[in-house]
Amino acid sequence: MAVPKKKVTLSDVAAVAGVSLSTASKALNGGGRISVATRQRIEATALRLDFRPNGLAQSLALGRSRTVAVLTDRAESTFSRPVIIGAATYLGQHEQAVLLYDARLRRRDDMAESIRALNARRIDGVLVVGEGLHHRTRSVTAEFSVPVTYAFTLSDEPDDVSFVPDNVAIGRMAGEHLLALGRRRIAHVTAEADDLAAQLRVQGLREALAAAGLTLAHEVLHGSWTEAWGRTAAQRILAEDWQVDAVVGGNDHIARGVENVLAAAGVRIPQDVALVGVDNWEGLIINQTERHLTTIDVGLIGMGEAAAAHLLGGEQTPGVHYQAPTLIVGETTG
Amino acid sequence: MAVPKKKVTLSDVAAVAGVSLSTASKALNGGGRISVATRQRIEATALRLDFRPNGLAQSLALGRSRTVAVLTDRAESTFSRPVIIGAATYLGQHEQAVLLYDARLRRRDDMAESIRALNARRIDGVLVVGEGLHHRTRSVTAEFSVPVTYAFTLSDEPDDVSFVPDNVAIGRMAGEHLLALGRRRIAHVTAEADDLAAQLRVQGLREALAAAGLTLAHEVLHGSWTEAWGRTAAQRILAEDWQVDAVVGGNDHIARGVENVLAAAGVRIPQDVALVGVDNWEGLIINQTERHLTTIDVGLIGMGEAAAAHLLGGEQTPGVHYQAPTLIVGETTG
DNA sequence: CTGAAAGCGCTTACAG
DNA sequence: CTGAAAGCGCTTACAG
Repeated sequence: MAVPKKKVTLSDVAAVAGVSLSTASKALNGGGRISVATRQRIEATALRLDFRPNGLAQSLALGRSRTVAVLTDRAESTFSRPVIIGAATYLGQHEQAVLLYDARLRRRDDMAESIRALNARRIDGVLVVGEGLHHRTRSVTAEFSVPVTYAFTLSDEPDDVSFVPDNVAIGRMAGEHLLALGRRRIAHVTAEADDLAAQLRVQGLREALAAAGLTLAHEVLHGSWTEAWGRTAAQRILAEDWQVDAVVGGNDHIARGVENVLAAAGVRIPQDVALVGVDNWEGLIINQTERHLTTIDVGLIGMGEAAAAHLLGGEQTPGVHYQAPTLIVGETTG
Repeated sequence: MAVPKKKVTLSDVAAVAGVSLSTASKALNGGGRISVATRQRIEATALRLDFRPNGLAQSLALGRSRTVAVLTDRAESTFSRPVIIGAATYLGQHEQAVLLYDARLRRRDDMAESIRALNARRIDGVLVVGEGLHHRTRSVTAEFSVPVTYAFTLSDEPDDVSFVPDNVAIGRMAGEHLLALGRRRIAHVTAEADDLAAQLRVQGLREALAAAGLTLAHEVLHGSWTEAWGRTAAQRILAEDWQVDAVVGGNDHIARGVENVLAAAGVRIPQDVALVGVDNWEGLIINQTERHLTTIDVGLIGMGEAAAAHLLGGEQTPGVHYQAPTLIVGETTG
């Protein structure tokens, strides 16, 4: 039952404890010099009266709203979502609300208006969440007097702070995992040759192989991020008889497509060919105990958390922060 | 460049316009009786000085924080995510921030503390986001003096407001789509018999068939929400030669499993057997122009939006609100 | 129609 | 160590 008891204010606490408002405030906030006895008396009184400071009054007095703005191009997109959720979860744990402005980054006018609205709200920080590394986001850092952090995108201003996936580490991780399993003839099927994420993953994979004195079993198969391309590529691998003992898919869709075709052709997975994907979309979809594909989780949720943590952390460390990926072993590398 | 110009206050506007603070306030908020001339002069002045009211001061004076609390069990779970994002997007469009309290619903103590914290912040409303219909959420409505809405879960208090998927409509939609394509021998593969969502989808499917004077081609195959179960079920359909011309999968995973086995056995999809799933996880994963599986989108994002809209709407309509699903036609019913 | 005043509850120099 | 006062900027009865 919602007992409609009158809100207890700091003045009430002060009156009951027999001190002034300012003394009560100091006692509860730990500022200034106060005798131990007085402090304890006030604290006990506050506790007894079930006092909670009015957050809005504190906000006004301190000029901090305990709200962070999250600016996105398209909040509903698959890859932004975990980033936003990660950030919002972390912020909520720290009593910070999120004001989500979606799709206002695009039009200049909307953005100018948004900036004014956010400043009027006295937001404590700004998190710009992008959708990958295809293009740089125009920096809005200078428009705010509070810290601005970029997640899952890079701004066009080098001194800005951004958090992005570590695509090189992803490629390296896939390679090292397969090498550790004894695989030596590794193929790679991935997206367009001009896709930056794809390029960096290729680079990481090559590094891992090079460290073992190896190279890829064949030149990289560039196509698109789709399952259909995975199937097409697998047909070519079979037709040209590359004799591979492992395939790294640039993402899970590709890996799935590769698997379907190989399996249909009688190739045993993982005995004959081991398979690794990227994205952890099985985990993205549903938390199955049944895990099939070995994959590498890019760490989008963790990236959102890290960006939020940095934003709240105070001192801004300029530059790019790379999110460490996680290997998730499934049946396809057994 | 962040021009550090002094913030313009309402007092400044009043002074420049040559009126009192209260008159200026009334003019800009449209309250009370004011001469047209005065109002226009004040509005012009506000515009000229680029005045924006301090949101925190407004909040304190009005007792509204423009913040909604979102309470979840596990914000990072696949199905809560779109609901939360939908809600946050809608709320952001209406200048409402979201304070996400994750996983505090479970322990009584945490919850009590959270309620006190939220009341102290003078939140404007509460959105409880669940993870489906397996179990009812303990009602927290009475703990707050602001409106409380439940999304993707039902509370244990009948007069509460909740928004849930329309599983019956989902089943019906699948059936009607297949009937419209001329299919007559339809099988259904779904999760455990005691799964509520599965039951309701079965019911809807049966209703659609009954309306056409038909019944299912075979008793429902109950198993689990997994691809593996879809494969197993499909093997049985083949082994027992059910002669179906369509299969409805309880979700997309099941449908995929069914498809793999049927296709491997030489069944042409959709010519021989049409296939429908539920969840739209291809869309969930990545926005492919390439769409393969025909599926039914449960509408989680829309449900989050609707719940948020209702929460802001003022008058609360008690009871259960059902979210309409959307049919997304792909190649498997091509 | 307009304005002086109180109120929303806190925090924080500044005196004492 | 403690308190009176100003300040954070608004809104809103209430007089005039």
